[in-house]
Amino acid sequence: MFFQINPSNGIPVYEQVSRQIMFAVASGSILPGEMIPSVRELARELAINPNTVARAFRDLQDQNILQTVRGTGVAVTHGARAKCISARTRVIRDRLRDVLAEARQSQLDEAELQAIIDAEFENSKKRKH
Amino acid sequence: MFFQINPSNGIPVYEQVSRQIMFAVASGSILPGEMIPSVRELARELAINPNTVARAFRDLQDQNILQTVRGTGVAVTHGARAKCISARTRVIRDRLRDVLAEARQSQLDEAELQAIIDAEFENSKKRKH
DNA sequence: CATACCGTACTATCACGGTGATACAGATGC
DNA sequence: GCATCTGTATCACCGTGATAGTACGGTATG
Repeated sequence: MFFQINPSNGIPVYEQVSRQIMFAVASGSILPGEMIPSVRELARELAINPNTVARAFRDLQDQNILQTVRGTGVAVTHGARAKCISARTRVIRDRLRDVLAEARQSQLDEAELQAIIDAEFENSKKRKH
Repeated sequence: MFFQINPSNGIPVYEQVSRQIMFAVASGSILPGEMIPSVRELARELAINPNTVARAFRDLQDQNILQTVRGTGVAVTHGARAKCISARTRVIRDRLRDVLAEARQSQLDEAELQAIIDAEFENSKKRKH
């Protein structure tokens, strides 16, 4: 797997894991029906605890995004793609909404906020790889 | 005081309090030299624990934004305004940067991201009061 | 059958944010 | 002087996120 965890992010690690798996499904990096790394392997790769990974898997299983077969491994369900795409948009939009709400509430000047948004958006484009 | 607390925000309550005081100073809602509500009063207003407010005050005191006098109350220092203005910009920009980084990392389509940003920015304008 | 891997389920432990309660020292106003 | 406000400090407690270790049942492969 190809993503990284930020332990001091405010966002719980198990949630970062489940999110990034969702994102990978949404973008097509993981295809429905495909198997994903085991709890223990993913925990080793991300240098986090297997329990934390297991919890992320359990959450995704509850959302019918992952399907686990005891003794075999974990696979992405066939209905997962659409769910992950809409969930991805929702997550991004919600987080963006929070930031903008805080910006509004801070009485930051309208034009200045617009300038920050534009600058950071351009910046993030450059950092895209 | 005029701000509200979101207990289930991921952001610690004591940090929300200190932030919003900073924002109020930055925007001129509280002027340097002015007294702010006491620990107990603010705790009562926000329906949170006095210890939590005290911690926010202590943090701001460590940054030389607040000046406390035992037995009297808490006042905004005279150098606070500039500090708060730059801190506000930094906070907003950092949070925005986090969201954009996550959006990039999710492989969300460039145009779609742009559309979400525009839509939410317009939305937040309307919700401004 | 034996081994190795898989997911799952516990129990214990720790750090941190938050609450609740209490106590103390300094300042103010009557 | 005394009551009452102020900030400060300390204690115990709880919930949650995370770690660590162990154990159990199912599956695949030899």
